Amino acid sequence: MLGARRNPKRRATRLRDPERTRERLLQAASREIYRSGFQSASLDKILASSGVTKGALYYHFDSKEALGYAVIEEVIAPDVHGKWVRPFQNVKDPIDALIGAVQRVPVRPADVRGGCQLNNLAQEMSPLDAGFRKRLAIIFDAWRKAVASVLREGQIHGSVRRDVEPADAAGVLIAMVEGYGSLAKNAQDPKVMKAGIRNIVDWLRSLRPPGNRKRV
Amino acid sequence: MLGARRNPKRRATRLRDPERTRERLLQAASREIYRSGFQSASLDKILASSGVTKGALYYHFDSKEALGYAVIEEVIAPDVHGKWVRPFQNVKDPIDALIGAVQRVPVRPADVRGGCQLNNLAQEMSPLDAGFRKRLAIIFDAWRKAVASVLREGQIHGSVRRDVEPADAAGVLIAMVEGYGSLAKNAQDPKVMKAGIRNIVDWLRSLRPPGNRKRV
DNA sequence: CGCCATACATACTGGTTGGTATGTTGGGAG
DNA sequence: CTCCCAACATACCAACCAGTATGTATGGCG
Repeated sequence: MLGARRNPKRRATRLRDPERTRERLLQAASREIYRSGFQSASLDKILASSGVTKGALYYHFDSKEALGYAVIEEVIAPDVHGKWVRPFQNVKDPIDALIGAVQRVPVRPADVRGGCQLNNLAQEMSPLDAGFRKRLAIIFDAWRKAVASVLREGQIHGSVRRDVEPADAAGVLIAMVEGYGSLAKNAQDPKVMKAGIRNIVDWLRSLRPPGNRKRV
Repeated sequence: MLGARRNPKRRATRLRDPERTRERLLQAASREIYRSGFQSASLDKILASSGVTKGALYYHFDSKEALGYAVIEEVIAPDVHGKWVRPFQNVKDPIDALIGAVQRVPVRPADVRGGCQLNNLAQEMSPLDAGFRKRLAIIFDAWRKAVASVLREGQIHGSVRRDVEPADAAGVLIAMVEGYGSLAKNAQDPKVMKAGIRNIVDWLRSLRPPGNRKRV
């Protein structure tokens, strides 16, 4: 709550901008955590990379843990929301929307090599820290619910097979996205991710009703 | 190569058994790495947990890295081989064999919470250390090849659909196993893994030729 | 019996870690 | 103009880290 400062008539301040300092810290922490994991991301490196001093960090955050929590809530959660929840609000063809989202998964070498921010942190911290686990689980839940919900809508409008269980299918989709992400990350090869995306898209197409298969 | 000692006529020695010391180190290292990841697994904890001293450790291994490599080659690789390669040699029904392997994925709370040793290490270390990456990639490759090979055999004998691309299907299987493992690990809930196994099994059944569907 | 390499055990080091204690500064309220 | 507190900056700390230097016991061989 320290950083949430009331600011009625704020003008462009250069120096001494606490919100900007906080944001720089979050971004630098996110980068370092992405690179080496939370436990191995040293505060000194985060500070060097952000150009912020230790005093400023501990003014804005109580601990390294608190900084990690903030990265989840203020960096990772909005990112996942923008990619896997917002795109499914008010769509005409759910399967097309899902295929679009899958095909928008980044396949640049740097992205493939680094893996998925959400999955990275979940794998590392879920068994070690309940605070991390709960915050990450909220994101996974929102993802799964958004996919299941758009599939259900598709079933109502006839563009998704009725024998598909939306919750199960959403689980399969997420498991495949994260699973292929893992394989591609280990192989350090964008081709693996591209092949995975093709397979996921094929599977998504199989969710359409038999008579309703669109042109491939 | 230090630990590979010629031992023509070895009798049961109690103390001073270098092979046993080495094995205790590998097991303790494997446990600690499983718990907190390689980077955060401290040598002091490994030593305390194994009852071995630092001198003994550095007699058997050149560095922490070398110890990690040995864990991959001598603990993880044989484990994966026993679960995902050996069971597919000389099988009658490939799909049954694959279903069996999937259903044998451990779902006890401790296993689900800890995740998959192979995937854990791959996620953490592949982008950071080529030595880890290569050794882990060898294991993933063997896994994929074993699955693809058994599927190809099934196609020859008519128990697997001809339109299935074995290499692709093997990738899908592994991605789903690892993906669901990740989701279950984050949820810290065996139910998630059990549901995943059911979905994977359903998908495996769909690989049978249409007329050849066994009794469910 | 004596020797000596193997297989350890113990004590220590320089560097890094997250965290703290204390000093400083800028800008808005009065 | 002045005071005060938010927003930092700097210096420091104990704990821990991987790794090393050096000492020592054992058991097989001659």
